[in-house]
Amino acid sequence: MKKGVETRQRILDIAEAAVLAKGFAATSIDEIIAEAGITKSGFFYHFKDKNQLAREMVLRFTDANERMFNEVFGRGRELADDPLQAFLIGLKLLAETLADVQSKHPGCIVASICYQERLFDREVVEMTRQFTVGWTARLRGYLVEIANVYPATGVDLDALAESLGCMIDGAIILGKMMGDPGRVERQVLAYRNLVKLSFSSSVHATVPASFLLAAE
Amino acid sequence: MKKGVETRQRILDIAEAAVLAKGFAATSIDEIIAEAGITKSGFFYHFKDKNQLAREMVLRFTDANERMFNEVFGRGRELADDPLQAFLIGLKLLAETLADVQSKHPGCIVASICYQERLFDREVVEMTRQFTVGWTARLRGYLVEIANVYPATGVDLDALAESLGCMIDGAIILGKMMGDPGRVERQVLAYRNLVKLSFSSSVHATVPASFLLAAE
DNA sequence: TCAAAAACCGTACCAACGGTATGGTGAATC
DNA sequence: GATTCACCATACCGTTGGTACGGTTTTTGA
Repeated sequence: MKKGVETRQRILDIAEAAVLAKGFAATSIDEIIAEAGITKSGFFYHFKDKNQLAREMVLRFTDANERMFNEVFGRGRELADDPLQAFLIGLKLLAETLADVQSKHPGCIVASICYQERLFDREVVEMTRQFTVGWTARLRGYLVEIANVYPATGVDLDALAESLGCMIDGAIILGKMMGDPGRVERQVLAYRNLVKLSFSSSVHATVPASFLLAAE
Repeated sequence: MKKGVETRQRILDIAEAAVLAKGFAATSIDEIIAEAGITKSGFFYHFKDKNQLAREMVLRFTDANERMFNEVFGRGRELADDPLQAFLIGLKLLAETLADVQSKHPGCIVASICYQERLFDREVVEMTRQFTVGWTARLRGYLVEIANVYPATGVDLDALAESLGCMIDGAIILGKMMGDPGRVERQVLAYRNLVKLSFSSSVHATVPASFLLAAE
């Protein structure tokens, strides 16, 4: 009952690396079992089909990410009482952590699935959606907390909450395309700057609305 | 020599819609030819393989986008002399245009390819890369122009140039996942706000002459 | 220790898909 | 009026995801 878990884990390791490197469709089962040193029967003993493989890969990925977010933003909370400072620290740590992770296995399982929806069943897609919903809700929570201390007028908190995820996913794509995973870190820091600017109301006050809204 | 072009066009239309909806791998040739009302032989008469189909789809997509960018940012230039205002107008128009396009066929061919690299040959991947390089260079050009008028200290122009593309691609993913293409417009507007904030924070430090005149 | 369950292996097979090959045919074009 | 264009029909090939089923070894709980 223990060796089975280990083999399962090994299959998932190999599959994840392959999927991030070349997509789900281009990752054949034959290739996975060859690297894992098992047979096709062995594979299908653990996973009834490719969809279940996807399901467990998503679960693994989302769990790992959830832990990571708890880590960095929890650490931010530990190091600063002020919600804005805590969040900014969390973002800095997130940037560093992502830079490290992306340099090893560039890619996002969740994003890679969304562009190949029809390859997966409803359950897999729903899992990626739930993860995304949870992530944006978390971000929004942080921002609302900050907004209570630093009232920011004219800032769309929902859009701002979604921006980080967008910038990360976009940066991953950019990084993959350019062969430079470092873009992810830069974009997270760019987001950090956006948050700083959004909640520094003193700047808002010094600039007359007529000037900034001239282009509206 | 005319009917051939028309059929070719029809195949590309069908393929593009299918690829954006369910990914390149999940789009079978059988399915395309069924919808186009031709046979397999007919398909391979026009495209020697699936890679050439991809190549022409990318070309179509990038051309259309290039035209769109010229349109919106050109219009911005027409409506305002100030580079910042011109850019902000361009972004507003871009947001509207993208909202319209995405509501019809949500997705980005270039991004969809990057997560399935191995399905395509070098040429296709290189085309998407060149498009991305051109796009960020264009953005950077606009920002440098703006920075000449509104010196912004502590702003990473390269990162800021890349942010828009990241936010759009990320928002497309988010939109696809949530079934709401409207996210793209919101993120472009969020970027617009980021640009505004980035170049207004310098106003109190280094006040440009144009600002003093406008304030009077 | 021993039977049962878990963790596989081997082989054979199927349908779908991308792609090739070959030999046509009606229509447009030069 | 010959040639090229724009296809159609049929047959075939290799790969891949997946099924079926029976056999074997390894682990484990009683």
